Amino acid sequence: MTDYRPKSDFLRIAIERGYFFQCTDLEAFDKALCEGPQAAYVGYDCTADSLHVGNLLSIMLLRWFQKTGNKPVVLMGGGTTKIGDPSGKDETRRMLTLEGIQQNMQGIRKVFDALLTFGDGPDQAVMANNADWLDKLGYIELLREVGPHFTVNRMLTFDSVKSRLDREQPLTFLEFNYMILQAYDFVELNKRFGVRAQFGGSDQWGNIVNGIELGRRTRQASGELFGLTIPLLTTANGAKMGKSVNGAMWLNADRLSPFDYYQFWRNADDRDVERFLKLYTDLPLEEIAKLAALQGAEINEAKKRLALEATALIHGLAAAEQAAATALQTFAGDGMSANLPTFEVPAAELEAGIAAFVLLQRAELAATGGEARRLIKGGGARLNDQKIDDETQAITASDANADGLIKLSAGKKKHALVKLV
RNA sequence: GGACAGGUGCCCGAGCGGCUAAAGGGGGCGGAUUGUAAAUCCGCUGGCUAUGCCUACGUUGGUUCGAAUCCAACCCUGUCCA
Repeated sequence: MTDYRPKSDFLRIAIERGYFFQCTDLEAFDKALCEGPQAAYVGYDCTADSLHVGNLLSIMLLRWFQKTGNKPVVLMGGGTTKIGDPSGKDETRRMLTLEGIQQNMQGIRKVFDALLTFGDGPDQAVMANNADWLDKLGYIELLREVGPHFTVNRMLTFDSVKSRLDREQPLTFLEFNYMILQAYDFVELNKRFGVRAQFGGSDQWGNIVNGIELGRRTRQASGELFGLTIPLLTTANGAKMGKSVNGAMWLNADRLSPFDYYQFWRNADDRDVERFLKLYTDLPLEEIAKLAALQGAEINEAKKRLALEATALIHGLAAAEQAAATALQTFAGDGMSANLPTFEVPAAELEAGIAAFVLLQRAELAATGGEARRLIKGGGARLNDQKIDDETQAITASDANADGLIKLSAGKKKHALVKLV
């Protein structure tokens, strides 16, 4: 990818572990990093109340940035989310309400506490919200200040814009302005925190470069600004990173349980294990090399380690170990682990008997009655590990074990417990 | 403002008066196989306690025994023109 061998710890690690895609000026950035602590930022859209695995790569990079003595700045897109980033979207996203954005921001914040150390020191992270400055901008003032530095000709060549036009999809003027505001952010963060660099996915390259150029053209940025992008990650299967069984792999526990998060990593493709260990855990490279050398069925040991480490980073070691224990019981033991998702059902209701497909739905193993029925017809539903043959088979209190628990399964990997109360 | 093209299920996309809950593909789910992997093969993929009923092809009306399909108005998108 590059012949230059960086001297700074940060860039060396970023390249070794696979976070590096391209940099606007690798040598100069390296030199700056060697001179002393630097500040760099990543921006996050507030489109959902939790980040997901797709965002994790940039968070990990910030983590390494801090570990190597620098200052990460986490930028909440409280302002830019009101506009909506057109990158990678085929169509305009629905407009979020201001309250919604506010709530999402609260949710997103949580994950950073686990991965970064916040404070005022030169190597401590800070969080900013671009609504703090974008909200106050006057239209004419902004046009006069940054407008002259962007040509529409150039803006039209950016992928985010071009793909929409090529596909004859609408691109509103609102969205068209997104890149200008993101560029403005970079310069603003430079003024506020002395931020010198922006990291982001490779699809953000254009936006990042815009910020750098705006800083240079307005002569408002102190020192040269840098951009560094992370490869756009797909699984060995070519699927986008972070989608799986239950949809997006959320980082917040209230969106996705630590057990399901653990299972996501546990089920990684063989070919992804080494890459993921480097990217999503803190394990030293020598240890990763040993794990990656495992062949055949033994590679499962590496997957367990990956799942444990990755889960521990986000949810804490205790939760990760519990998830591992639950997985062991569920897949290797007698299958009745107490830590599976549990749903309470009044004993009186079960006395009368509840149809199998109804109970599956209640235990959230099927979204609709029809789905539950199909599951049973397809032979994928089990009651206490026994296949359910009849959709309307009544499940009663007599199906519960001594602890008043009934185990339901949908397929081999999704299980739930029904508890009599 | 004008001309033309278009709006179909999670996505792409066929259908162009009844045989249409809507071809085909993608995605997803389940089964077999296996290592909680991959690959392969098979089945399912609108809702409903369900041999039936209810919703659905941009919206609202209309024609017809019968409309995703024909007509009208409106809304939205794109391309070109002014």
